[in-house]
Amino acid sequence: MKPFQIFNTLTRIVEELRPGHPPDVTFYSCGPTVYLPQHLGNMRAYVFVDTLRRAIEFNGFRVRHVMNITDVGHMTSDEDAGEDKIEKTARAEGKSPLEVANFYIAQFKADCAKLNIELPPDAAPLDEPHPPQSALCRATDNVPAMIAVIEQIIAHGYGYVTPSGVYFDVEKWRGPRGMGRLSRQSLDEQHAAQRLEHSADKHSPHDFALWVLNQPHHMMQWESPWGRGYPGWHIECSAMSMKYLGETIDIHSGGLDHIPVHHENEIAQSESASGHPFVRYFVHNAFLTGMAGAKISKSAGKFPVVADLVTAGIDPLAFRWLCLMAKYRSELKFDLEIIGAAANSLSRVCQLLADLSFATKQQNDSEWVAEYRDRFRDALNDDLNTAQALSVVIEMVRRAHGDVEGHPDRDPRIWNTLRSFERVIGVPLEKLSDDLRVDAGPNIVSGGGVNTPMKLSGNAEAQVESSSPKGRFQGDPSKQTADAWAYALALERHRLREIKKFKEADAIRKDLFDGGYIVEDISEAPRFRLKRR
RNA sequence: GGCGGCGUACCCAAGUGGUAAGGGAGAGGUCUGCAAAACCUCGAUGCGUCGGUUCGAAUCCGACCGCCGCCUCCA
Repeated sequence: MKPFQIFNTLTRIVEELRPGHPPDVTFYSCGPTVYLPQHLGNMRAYVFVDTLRRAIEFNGFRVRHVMNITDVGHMTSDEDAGEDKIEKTARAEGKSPLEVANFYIAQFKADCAKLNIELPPDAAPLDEPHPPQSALCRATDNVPAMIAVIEQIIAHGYGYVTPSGVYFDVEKWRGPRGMGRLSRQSLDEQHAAQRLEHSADKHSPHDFALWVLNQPHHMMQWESPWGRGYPGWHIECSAMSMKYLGETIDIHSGGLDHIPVHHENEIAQSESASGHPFVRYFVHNAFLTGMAGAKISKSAGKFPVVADLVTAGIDPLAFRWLCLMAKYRSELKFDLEIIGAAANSLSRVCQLLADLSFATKQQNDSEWVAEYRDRFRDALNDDLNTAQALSVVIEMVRRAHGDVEGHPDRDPRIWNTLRSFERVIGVPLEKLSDDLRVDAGPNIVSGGGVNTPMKLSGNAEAQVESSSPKGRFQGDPSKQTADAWAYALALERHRLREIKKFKEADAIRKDLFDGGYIVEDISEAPRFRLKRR
């Protein structure tokens, strides 16, 4: 059995995950800057983070997950000039920065929920948490921690104070642990000096702000040892990862675009402050790309968001399914046709599951399932190869279903394994398939979406039914009422068909369709299947 | 200019030295009053092009073509 392996940007090879203090894994993810809705490219990153966390947990580790929320300090230009992103939106919308941040945080959480992305709990007001703990933490709640880190950086000789702010001295941060370790690109190779304006206070154009001073029109300001001002963007990640997870963390994630600047700067800040290695494994996800393979980005102006999926009538979970169909390190193309294909794929799998007899969920898994369990884990542990893992899931479901419909040796007992897969891929297949299936009211016999009229109750489907638990009828009462209506009609249609009144039967089928139900006649037996559209 | 990535069937996408996963769409078949669903079968002798290494390459090397990203904010 393979151990969990992941590509480490620091070494550029796929390595076995060996956390510093097993079974704990400390995991810091760069989170959203809350000034606009997160687009689907952003959401792909969070699906990746969530799936990675689930996969690591699947391997028996206990993950301490911290995600930051940037609600101050992220400039529209990284040269510490420009405008604070949150304040820009605040001015545009006539709101306070806090209102803007709160609004988009709520939206971010709602979008994550639609994709079944589990976020860490909101940070508790703790100072130095011990042991490391999971947290969703806001930059503005952690300014004192940032100031403390900046003080350490200065004390160790890597920061200097000027009238316009406190800067990190990249020239001092040289050698094998210096700048360029992640990006493998020396500062000399970069042309920032020629292309960017920079403050005359900086010793080097590559120096970046730790704390910004004397920007009186900036709305968010804090007192500091150097005067009133606000933190630079990169410092929040250094400060919060250290505060919640310790000086050396196991995994740090982010988009590919963060490699050259943001993460490079984080390493410099964190290691110069603490004197210890910052991160064991850096992991970076590739982009979602648009029609011409071009990156979807906020600055491009127009970008799809979760709400657009809903508008298009696509279950947001289909987007998660799509993300899983590719490897996180590969660019993934996105347009309406592609997400539609993913939605079809997901919906077919769920329909197959809806057809599997309900009662089989109660049983132990069949022996043949073991092979799929191994293949699933191996795929997952091979640098999070979700594309292969998903194909294993689909093959298993198909086989179980094929056994039911086509073969005498039917054996659909896969539910325990399926649930363990679900916990990793984060798509609630069982729930989705339950939602599809129509269960008739308690007084009517039905069977796992394959409804069997009462007078045929001598067959195997109905026998299984007598032992089913009552719990399945809990849920939305209005839905149950509608289902009872649909079931009565379907039953009526079934009787009409038996006396060959096909015209009337077809009319009922159309009524049902218009009412949101699909009725299908099953060939092998005088039965029918009723499901929600 | 520097650094990096990609190019696999109609579309999306795994595979990175041993003879092309999976999904979507499509075609044929079985079944069926019809429809739908399901099941079966068929879809790249070939993985941008041209060379090279090798018993053997989509996978390694070289050249070329095309697309994209980063070095400005960005997942």
